[in-house]
Amino acid sequence: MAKDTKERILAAALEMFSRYGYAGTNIRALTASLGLVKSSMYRHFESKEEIWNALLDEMIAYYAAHFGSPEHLPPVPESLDELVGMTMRMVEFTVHDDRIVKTRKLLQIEQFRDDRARALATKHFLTGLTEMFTRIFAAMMDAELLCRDDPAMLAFAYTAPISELIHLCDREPEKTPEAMARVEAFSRHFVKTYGTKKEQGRREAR
Amino acid sequence: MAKDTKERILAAALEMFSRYGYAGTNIRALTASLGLVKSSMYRHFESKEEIWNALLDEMIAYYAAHFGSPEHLPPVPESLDELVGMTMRMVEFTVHDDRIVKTRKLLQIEQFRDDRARALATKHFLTGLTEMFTRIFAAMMDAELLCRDDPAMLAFAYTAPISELIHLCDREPEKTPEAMARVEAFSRHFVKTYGTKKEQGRREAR
DNA sequence: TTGACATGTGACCGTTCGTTCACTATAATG
DNA sequence: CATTATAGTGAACGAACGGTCACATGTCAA
Repeated sequence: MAKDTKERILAAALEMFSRYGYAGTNIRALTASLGLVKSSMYRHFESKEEIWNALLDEMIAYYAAHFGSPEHLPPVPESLDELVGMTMRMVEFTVHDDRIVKTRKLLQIEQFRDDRARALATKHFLTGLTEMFTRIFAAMMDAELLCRDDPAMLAFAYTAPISELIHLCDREPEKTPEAMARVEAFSRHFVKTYGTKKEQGRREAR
Repeated sequence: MAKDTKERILAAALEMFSRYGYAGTNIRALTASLGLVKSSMYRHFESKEEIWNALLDEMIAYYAAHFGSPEHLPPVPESLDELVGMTMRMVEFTVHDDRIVKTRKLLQIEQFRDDRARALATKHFLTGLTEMFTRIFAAMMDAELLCRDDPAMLAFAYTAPISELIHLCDREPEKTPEAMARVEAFSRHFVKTYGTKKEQGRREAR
């Protein structure tokens, strides 16, 4: 019927692969969820593996387009409270955006089977956030909001615990409220530890 | 032949499940890796799923026996350097112990499919280490090695980044040396931030 | 109107899956 | 020594898998 069937198949593949894994997904169930029979799929993809490769292409392109380049850097916070607020907004977004949640789950499941998934997983879970906050923290040190320190080390110390809480939300969604509270508590603790004395005083003056 | 075939099957299952996942593993290949044919497996387990359940039982019991109770707490470090050293030894162990590495990989793959795997994953990746270091840090604060602070928050801030680096080792084993160096650098940075002034002085006096 | 192309279908293919079972070999037991 | 339990085998099973193909339908350009 529609010309967007190819995209609908990819969406269904992301849905099923992120639940059952590549090996645990069968094409009959996948196409049935779209109201098609399995043979219809082969009008759009040569094989199950080609779906997988196309999905990975898409995920890699999506990541590059949305988080890959420095131009997508969020504005550098102008206060410690703003850092906390920005962090909360980012985490709220990433744990509620359906596509990104499914992408992370898929990467968790397939990271040991496929080299491209492996590389993308490291970007998603580790280097991506760290590099982003390295730049932000360097700027905040210049602005004397954060104490002078190794910005990459602080970025890692800041983002890794948050990553772990995001994983918790993916794994046990019912714990999301608790996890969000912990993100905020951790973020506030972080700015209390590494914020400059000057900025700390300005905070409490409010 | 041997009476330990059941255990050998479980070991092979851990090996294959942690590589290809439950759905991606087939019994022919599993038993063949032990020099058996598939039907032999059914002398020891009723089904593939029973292997999975037995393996999970074993993993849960193993965790409880080795990390579950307070009696297995490592000795509380008596200096900041000792905290760094103890951390390094623990991480070295956990990223090189074959069984534990495979267990973590398996949990990463299956955490979204099985509720017991889900719960065990949270213990392995988050609460286990955090609770352990909450106790350690509380004791170190009493001993005036660490600044007075919320020990649970510090434990989380300490163990979560280390967890992320352990995951990196699991995912990309060739990066293990780099990851270990980052664990040590992070640990040293942590004690520099949260160690008491008194103890910092004692460190530099050496 | 006709032909070409894209999309979807149902029947079918060969393979692999998990599982069963009659049977054999071995070792322990009485 | 006969017996019984245990561990392993090879052939076979039905079901489910990924994949193919002749065919039906709809769309649109010539």
